[in-house]
Amino acid sequence: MKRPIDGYISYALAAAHREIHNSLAARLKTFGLQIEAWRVLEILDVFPAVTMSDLATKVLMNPPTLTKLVDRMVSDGLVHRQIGRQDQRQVNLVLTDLGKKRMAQIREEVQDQDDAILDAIGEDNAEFLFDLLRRLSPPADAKMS
Amino acid sequence: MKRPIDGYISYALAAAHREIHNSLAARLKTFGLQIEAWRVLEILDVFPAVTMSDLATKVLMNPPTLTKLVDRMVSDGLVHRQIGRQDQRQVNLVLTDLGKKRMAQIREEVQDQDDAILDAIGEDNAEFLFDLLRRLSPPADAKMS
DNA sequence: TGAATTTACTTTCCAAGTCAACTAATTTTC
DNA sequence: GAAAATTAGTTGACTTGGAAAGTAAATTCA
Repeated sequence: MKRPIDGYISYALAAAHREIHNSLAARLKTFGLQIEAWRVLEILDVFPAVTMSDLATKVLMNPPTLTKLVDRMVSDGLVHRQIGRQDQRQVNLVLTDLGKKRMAQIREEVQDQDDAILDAIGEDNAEFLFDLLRRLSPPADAKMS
Repeated sequence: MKRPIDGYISYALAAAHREIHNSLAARLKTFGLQIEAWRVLEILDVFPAVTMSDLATKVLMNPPTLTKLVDRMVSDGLVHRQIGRQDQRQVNLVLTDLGKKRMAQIREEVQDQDDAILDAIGEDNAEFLFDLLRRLSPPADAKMS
């Protein structure tokens, strides 16, 4: 039978995501950086030796899309490529000074937005929301954070 | 200070969205239809006289993107355009028989996936999740459903 | 060890999305 | 009531994304 479209979890999730994504993208636009590029910087800060494929998973992108984003980030001087020492097929990215600087600036913005959301829904609810969202995300081993 | 990236609501939301979106897209691929096209069909069924701009809002797309999607849907024979009677700038879309048929088929798929999610997280939790997601979506009047 | 396979990443080609400008119909304002 | 402003939708130039094929290094295995 028929349901109103906003009664689907997939729709509600898409709507919320769109809202948050757009508002964050607008903030980062000032810095001329897209959200995914920020994620790359952030992940590199924590996992300096990550490979392209792992990075793709972590930043929620497909590998070819990531390759192209990295191309742009290289020409913007945010990172550079370094061929893997033990396995020459692998590529490791290295943050430049500019990359580190941008990351720090932008982290502020992202945290601001996140804090805003957090207190729009309340700390306790946020915990619960995280828990539910995690259950919807890759059932994988996700050895992150 | 630094947080793990999966500690951001915006990231958790993006991850969950990506997962759900990809799995639904894969289901609909069998029918050669993208998720947004399904939303269009679904909305038209409930609001037959909706304008392009209203439709764009409801299906979570920007107007130019919607125009192009509708172009494709017209050439696929799912809908056709009809100029507004009272306001000739407006466009109303009309479902074709094929469009109605596809909608019914696909509705099944979408509901299957939604039901799967629903019992993965539990009915009660789902209610709560809806509530939280709605708080993140457009603060607007949203006179839908 | 060397041919066959697998793996890591990139390229290519094409589809889809975006921003800003455009056309045409309606409203407003004077 | 006609010029100016607003609104609805589309178009065009450009950017980004995606599936599948391509390249080259590493691994398997016979």
